[in-house]
Amino acid sequence: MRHRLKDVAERAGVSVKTVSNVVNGYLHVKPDTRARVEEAIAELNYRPNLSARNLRKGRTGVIALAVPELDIPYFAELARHVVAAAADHGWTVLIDQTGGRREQERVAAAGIGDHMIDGLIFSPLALTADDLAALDGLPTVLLGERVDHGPADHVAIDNVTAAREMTAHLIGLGRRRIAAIGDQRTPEGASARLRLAGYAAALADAGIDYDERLVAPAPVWHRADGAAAMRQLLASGVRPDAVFCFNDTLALGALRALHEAGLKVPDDVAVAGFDDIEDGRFSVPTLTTVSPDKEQIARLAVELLAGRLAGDREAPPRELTAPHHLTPRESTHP
Amino acid sequence: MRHRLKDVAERAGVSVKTVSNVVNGYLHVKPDTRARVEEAIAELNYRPNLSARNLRKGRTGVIALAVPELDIPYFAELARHVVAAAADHGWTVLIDQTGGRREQERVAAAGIGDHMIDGLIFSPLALTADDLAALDGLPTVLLGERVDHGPADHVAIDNVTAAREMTAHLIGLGRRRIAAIGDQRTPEGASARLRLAGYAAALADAGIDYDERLVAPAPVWHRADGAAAMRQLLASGVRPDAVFCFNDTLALGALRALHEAGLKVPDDVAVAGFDDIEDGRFSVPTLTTVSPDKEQIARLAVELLAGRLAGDREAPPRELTAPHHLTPRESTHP
DNA sequence: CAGGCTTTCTACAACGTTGTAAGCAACGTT
DNA sequence: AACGTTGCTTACAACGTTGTAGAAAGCCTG
Repeated sequence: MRHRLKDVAERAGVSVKTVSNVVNGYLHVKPDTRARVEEAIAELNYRPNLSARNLRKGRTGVIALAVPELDIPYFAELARHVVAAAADHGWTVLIDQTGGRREQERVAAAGIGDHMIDGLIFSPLALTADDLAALDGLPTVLLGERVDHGPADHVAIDNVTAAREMTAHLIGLGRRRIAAIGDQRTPEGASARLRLAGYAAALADAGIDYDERLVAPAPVWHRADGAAAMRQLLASGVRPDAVFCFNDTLALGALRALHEAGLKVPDDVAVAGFDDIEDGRFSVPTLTTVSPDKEQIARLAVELLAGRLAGDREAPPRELTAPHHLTPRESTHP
Repeated sequence: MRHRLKDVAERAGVSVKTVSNVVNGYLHVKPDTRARVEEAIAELNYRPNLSARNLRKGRTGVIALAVPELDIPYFAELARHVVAAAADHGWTVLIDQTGGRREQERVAAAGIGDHMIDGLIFSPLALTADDLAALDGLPTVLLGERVDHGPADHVAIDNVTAAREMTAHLIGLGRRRIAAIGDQRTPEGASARLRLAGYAAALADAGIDYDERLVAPAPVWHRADGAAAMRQLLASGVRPDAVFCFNDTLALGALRALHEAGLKVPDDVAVAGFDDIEDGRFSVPTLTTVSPDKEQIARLAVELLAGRLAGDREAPPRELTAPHHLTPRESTHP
């Protein structure tokens, strides 16, 4: 029971184009013609066929958001903000879950629904700049650190500064044996590299030696990895009095491992995370963290995309930095 | 630099339709013609325009998933499974976030991208059966409890049984003063009603009186609401020795409030949740919960939709029940 | 060798929409 | 009276694709 412009036109006794004009808010339509058409639209419950409209206009009104995993809270929260920001522009968001796998990300990069989307906001893990080149004209905004001088617009927070501030916060509490969890030496580990650099810089600022035994790798940044890394640190005999985890889920895992080891947080070991996910506000203890302004990240990304779509397709790639701040909570405050 | 069938056809020296046939895997194409066409496709990096294809075929290959909030872990995890199950059918999933607001849900129900999607998997909070009637032919599968005898296919777990089992589990630990958190008397609170019914049934089974003072309402089921409800229960002077929270985020909030009140879990108060979200596996203490088989829910939903799309549009609505089980963890085990 | 089948390919129309150009009144200006 | 302007409406073509119908050529069957 789907109706077309033609059905409405016949019912209202006007041409198809006049109905189209009414639907699109064209000005020069006589009030009583408009009324008749609107009545017919209501009676038939007419709604435009977007595929046809898109075909005609070359625009779909849909943008895609590609993230590694939806059930990683950071991405879920980010997705929420992107959907909200896109709604302000009248766009629908198609959310794609890449799993961080390179193949799947290439599919996303290749344009998902091919011509089905006007633009792409992309938080890649495994993708290279070359893969992105394959986007071939699809306006794209990158989030996160993976491809930081790629061919596309880019939004991120200043990871080095944020990590440096957090480490300095721990030092300010009097801690000196500060561990770091989340090191990654793979090409995908750009965030890890930046955060590690900030950590090292803060140690240097305070004249504390960088001790490699205090730096624990974590191939993925899930809770289980944080717990495993923490256990390993404890087992190795190095006795940290603080841990800076490169994201909140790692930190929540570390909290869990410390609890199992009978250590008190923050008395024995202070713990800090990164991302400010909802969970950290209700954990026991609540989690000190770096709070990226996710709403701002989403808004900037959508606006960059809007700019591209509005015309300046050929402008050079822009790099925007979103604000962040430190959120001290119980895990570092007695 | 987007090319069309016509461009490929010219390059390969064949008709547009022959290229279409190659693209669609039509059988009767001479091998060397096919090769020439494929070469041209590769050279031009041709990809079909889905809007045009959809217009022609009346199908889009996109289904929508509408959930209240993406950053509620249960929905994020569910979304992940739906995306995976849909991928097996070659579908892309458009994820829509309704915010649980009736207006927004109506928009979702009205077909989101209007003609842009082939079907809808919908987890409504605020919607009535009448609103759903407005779907007007769009194949739809409902998740959750809101409209349990509506006009559409429906997948859910047996909430009453699950809640009864969990309450029985608490009784089996020797607890007698078992509180419930998450009561809702609003029309949206169908899940709450079912879970409360299961709770009451288990108490009756064990010959324990139902005490209204032990039942705490929670208008929304976020962590903050769970914490608030728990604080209020404690302040009211009723001294529960166990709490059954109607979902995991409520339970995590309750854990937090108990911690603040200096009560030990599970020694002083046992805590149980519902949903088995990832967070509950790493909380301190880990959270006993009802585990709905989310993967199965997603798979059943997608398959119901597939059935409708394959033809039997007029079949009566089906009600499927997905399995669940109890997952005991530290919050009820010493 | 006529008739029919198969293989390979093509022309055309149609899906539902909107931009363009143009038509037709009614009005005001010279 | 002739002309331009403005307001409203319409016919037509086009967006890129695929289904239908059918043409052309080759092959088999009797």
